[in-house]
Order: sequence, then C-alpha cells, then structure tokens
Amino acid sequence: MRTGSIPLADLPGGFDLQSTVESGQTFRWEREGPDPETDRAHGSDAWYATVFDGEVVRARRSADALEWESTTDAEPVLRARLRLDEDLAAVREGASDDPIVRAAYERYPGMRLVDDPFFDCLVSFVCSAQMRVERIREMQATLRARYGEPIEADGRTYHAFPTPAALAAAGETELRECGLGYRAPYVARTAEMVASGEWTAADVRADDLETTRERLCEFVGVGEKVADCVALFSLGHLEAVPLDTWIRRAVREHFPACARDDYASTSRAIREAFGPLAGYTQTYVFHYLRHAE
DNA sequence: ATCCAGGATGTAT
DNA sequence: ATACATCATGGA
Repeated sequence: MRTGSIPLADLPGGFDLQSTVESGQTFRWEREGPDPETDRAHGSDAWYATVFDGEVVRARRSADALEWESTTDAEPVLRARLRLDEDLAAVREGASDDPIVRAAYERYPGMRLVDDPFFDCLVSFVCSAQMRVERIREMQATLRARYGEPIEADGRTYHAFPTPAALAAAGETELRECGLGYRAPYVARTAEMVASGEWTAADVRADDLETTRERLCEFVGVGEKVADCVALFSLGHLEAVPLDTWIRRAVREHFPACARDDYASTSRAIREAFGPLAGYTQTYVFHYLRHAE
C-alpha cells in the first residue's frame, strides 16, 4: 500500500473527513473502528475505507493533515471526490446570513460536498426513500458485500460498489433479501436501465438543473427529491436543494416566506434564499438539524 | 402497538 | 395537475 499526506493548510477552508462522509451525502465510506460519537477516547479521527475505480483508498484526518493509504496514488481521486480544492471559506462567505445557516456552518467546519460516482449515488438515493441515514448506509454495505467485486489489500478484503450489470442480474427477489423492501424493484429496474448503456452520467447531466432533474426522473424510483440529491452529490449541480422531511421542516420553521404549494417552486425559493451554492448550505443545515438543535 | 424514516408510484379525480 | 392509498423494514 502506498501512503501519502495532504496538509490541511493546503486545503482552502480546511477539511473534516468525518462530517463529510457521515452527513448523508455518500454511503460508500466504511468507518474502521468505533463510532466517534460514542467513543472519544482516541486522539485522532477514525480511518475510513472505500473503493474508487478498483483501487482501495483508506483515509483519516490527523491534527494537521489528511492521511491516506491506497493501492495507488490516491491524492488525485481524493481531491476530486471530496472536492478538496474548493475554497470552503468562500462557500461559507457566500452563504446566506440566517441564524440557522450560520450555526450549521459553525458546527461542522471543514465539511465538504462530495462528488460521488453516478451509479453508486443513484442507487443509494433510490434506496433512501423513507429510510434513516444509518440504514441506507447498512443497505449499501450489504449490496457491496454481496454483489461488489472483492479486492484484497493489506490482508483484508474490500468490496467495490456493484456494477449496474451485477445489480440487474441480482434481480428484485434477491434485492429484497438485502432488506431493500419495496425499493428492490426500483433498484433492479434502474440498474437494468444503466446497464443498457443508454443512460450515462454524461447523457443525463445538462447545464441547467431543471433539465437534469427531468432526465433523472426517468429512472424508476427517482422522483424530484432523489433527482436533486443525485444532481447535487454526483453531477455537480451545487445549486440543487433536495427537499426532504428535514429541509421541509426548516422551510416551515425558519423560512416560511419560501413555502410554496409544489416541490419545484419551493425548492427554487429556498435555493434563492440560500445563495448560489445553495446545495452546500442545504447539506450543512440537513446535517445540523439531524444532530444538533 | 403505533408511528416514523433524506419518497415514489399507481390510480382516481 | 392534484389528492390519496400503498409500498417493506427496523427501531423507538
């Protein structure tokens, strides 16, 4: 395994790995070791492991650096997938100056948006319907363990995220046995669509969010909310504001002037309230509401 | 037991 | 277009 270290001082606005990969944006990072929420006995942060393009990547944040260990040079993929080169200070500066927004940014300094692989993100959020974040994470771990390519590294076995063909071949019945419930046929049919090759990330992505959302809604199990999540966390639409139960509550309680009767106009209103990188603010507020307050 | 979780779909109006 | 019931599963 190769190792490397990226000084936090080189990352504009700093970086926090735990909040970035445990804030419900991505479900592909497995924490190695105890839950830092319940066990604060250790000095530095936990290691997290994932697989990108068949290469194992382990990472942790020490006091002054992002350390990594990988079967290849992981720095480029880490910089890209965790948006490490984005100026977080500028993002925070551009956010709206509302009390709850300010509190959320202050609570999780260094949290960044991810840029996840398209299919993984798509499947994860198809599974997310009426599911708690912790269970979505468990479901994705099950899918990787059962259908992902095993990769040996450092005496351990890691699993890549399953390919579209692998999930399509699994079929509805087996996917139900993974605990997906009524989402099993959604995942099976969406996997078939992607496996057919007619819906690539490049095909689905448009310059404007509205068009991208329309195309994403062609997938089975993808409505406006899930479409916004995929647009935000894997297609680079940083202006997207997914309206889930938590954000709807925030609109109701903190931004009543943005409340509209339908999804699209409410999302547009809160997007304008949050600023140009509204998706960043949405993710901070989501994570903040789900833990603090 | 009843309610809820990062909602979406099918059907009736 | 909009309203409504229904869809698994596990934890509180």
